Amino acid sequence: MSEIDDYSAQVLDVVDSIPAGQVMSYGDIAEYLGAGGPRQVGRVLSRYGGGAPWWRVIHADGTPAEGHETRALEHYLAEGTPLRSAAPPVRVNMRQAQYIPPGE
DNA sequence: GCAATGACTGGTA
DNA sequence: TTACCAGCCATTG
Repeated sequence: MSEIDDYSAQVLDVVDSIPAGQVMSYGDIAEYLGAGGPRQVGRVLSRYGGGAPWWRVIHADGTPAEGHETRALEHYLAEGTPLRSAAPPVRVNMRQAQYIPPGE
């Protein structure tokens, strides 16, 4: 079975700590961890996102992962995430939905 | 070791 | 608002 790196584990831990109805951008997570960059966070989700609420991690623009907009939209509607656009291009209202974890 | 790639970001047009 | 460009950082061939 596959083991994951500490960095990946940290990313998944932060993503898993995001409450329903809120989201974080790739860059925010990378900045919060203080390591790597948004591309590395996205890479972790593409690899291990299957076991974490990846739909709560979106671009700084408020758009979900490309190719998964519909899948993410289903979760947003179910969790009551503040959407700025309920139709494609799907956009989340970052102003309200952006989750800031404790510790800043 | 270098070049290309990727679930990214910010700025400018 | 959308489109294009340059920058950033780790992985992969």
